Amino acid sequence: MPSGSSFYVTTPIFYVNDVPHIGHAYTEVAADVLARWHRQRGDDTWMLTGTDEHGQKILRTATANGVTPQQWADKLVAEAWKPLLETVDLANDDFIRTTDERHEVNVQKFLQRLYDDGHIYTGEYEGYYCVGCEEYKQPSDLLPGTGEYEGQLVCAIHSLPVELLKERNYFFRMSAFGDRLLELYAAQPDFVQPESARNEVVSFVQQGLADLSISRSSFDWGVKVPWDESHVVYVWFDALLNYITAVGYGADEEEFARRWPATHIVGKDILRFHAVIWPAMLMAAGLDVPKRVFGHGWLLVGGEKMSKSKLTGIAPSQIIDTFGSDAFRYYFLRAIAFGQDGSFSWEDLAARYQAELANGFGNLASRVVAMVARYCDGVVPTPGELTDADRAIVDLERSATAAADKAIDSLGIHEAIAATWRLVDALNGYITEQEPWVLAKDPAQRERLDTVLATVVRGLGTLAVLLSPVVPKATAKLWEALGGEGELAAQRIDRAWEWRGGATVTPLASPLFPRIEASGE
RNA sequence: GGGGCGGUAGCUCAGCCGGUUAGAGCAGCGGACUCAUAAUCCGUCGGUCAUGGGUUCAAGUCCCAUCCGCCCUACCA
Repeated sequence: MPSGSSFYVTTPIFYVNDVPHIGHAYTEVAADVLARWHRQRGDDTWMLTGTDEHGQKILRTATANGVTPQQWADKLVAEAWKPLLETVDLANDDFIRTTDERHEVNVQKFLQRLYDDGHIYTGEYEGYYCVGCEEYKQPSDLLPGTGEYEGQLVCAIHSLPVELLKERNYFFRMSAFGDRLLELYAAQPDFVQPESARNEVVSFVQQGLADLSISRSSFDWGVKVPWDESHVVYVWFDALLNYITAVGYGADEEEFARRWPATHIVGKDILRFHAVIWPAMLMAAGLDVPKRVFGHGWLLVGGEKMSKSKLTGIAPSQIIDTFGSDAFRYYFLRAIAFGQDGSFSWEDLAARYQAELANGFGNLASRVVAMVARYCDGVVPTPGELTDADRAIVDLERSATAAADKAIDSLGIHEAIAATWRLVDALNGYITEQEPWVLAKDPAQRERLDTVLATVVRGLGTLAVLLSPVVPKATAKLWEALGGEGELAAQRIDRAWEWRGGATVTPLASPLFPRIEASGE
């Protein structure tokens, strides 16, 4: 991919009522790594995340807590969601809230346009509504209640009673877009990824699409429908629009043209909203559909998926307080094939931290820096003539860089890290084989020693550049120790081996990834 | 009820259109080495490839059935 092209990546916006868990953090971190990588490739990059704050459920919890929904959302954003971004060390460019004026005003513009163009009509809907899900449920999604809900129908997800509602509301003629969506999936096979997700979406659309109810009149916490203020916009319809309202839709056409379309990173549970409803909405409005929609897998804990709805799960801080944000980022992106479900366990996390970060990369940095200090007084030596072993390292710097960069193009984050790690392992092996501590004892081998150390310093700097998107804190420390020229985050990742360092190396004040003695839990 | 995915070494996973003794990482065991975070490097142990049939000269790899886990979707009520 040529540098300078636009790369706009989004995460779903968080439903503020949820409690942040590692599933949210996983999505954020994945998008963040992609964004950091593209920035370092010189692309015109923009990363967006934010919060979804409308809907009946939020209105109810706010009321129950004796505050307005806006106050409730403000509190959750300030106390839970913005801190989450800090915790996982996110470098997002923007944070949108669906209660932002820039969002609300332009949602109305979008809606008015669809209305004017005949994509919206008035209809009546009756069905069982689950407040927890914010949606009408099919009878098959319901179960007979037990215990205190004996005799009532309850939502299969929330185990809470559903309400029989009858509403006159507005409908989006989504059914009209089935064929165009199928054409899109056919013409652009990577529009929905991974393959398994795509197949499900295609078969769903092939069965025919129903129109979508997009307004509610039973409560008023939401964006007002512009031609009928007794209705508010259905939360999902409202929420999806954040991806364009955040980059200037309706307000700044130049910015919008620069950013849109986006790459959407979502959990596979909300794939349909992004791969069916959302492109249909955009088609109706005459806008470009997203560049692609990637549905990542679920985190499995003890073999079961963590559930946002049931509020189970592990808080990111439980992991990060012990292992740090770099380890969190590394672990989830390395251990789990992006797009597949992945098992999380404390044992696996601790094992990988130890084996790969502490003993692999961290220790490599320590031994290299220590040897330059010890054998060369900290002065980075000038290499002499290269042997085959030296050249193998130099070649690997390039081939690993190329492989990693290519993997990122297809959103293979775990592959990119694996490709990079070949260099970590090769450098550790190279040092052991070349035995610089033996060379150092023999003055006649001075040039050879210099060459070996120069080679490993060079390789280590290349690693710092390549791993910077994934483990930004540790690599920044390393970059400083190596006397890297310029900001690490500004180094061209697609030519990582071209980094320039200073004349001397400064010893690391502490290990990049210190051993962690206590077991994870 | 249909459709789909998965079940491969203790653990997490690779194994494209079927083809010699089924691979990796981690863990375990043995050795080497000392620059380094008791680290690194080398070697090694370890699998009836869920089960039962079938196709084939040859099957984790194709077909059928069964069991288990999961996902999508429908319907009866």
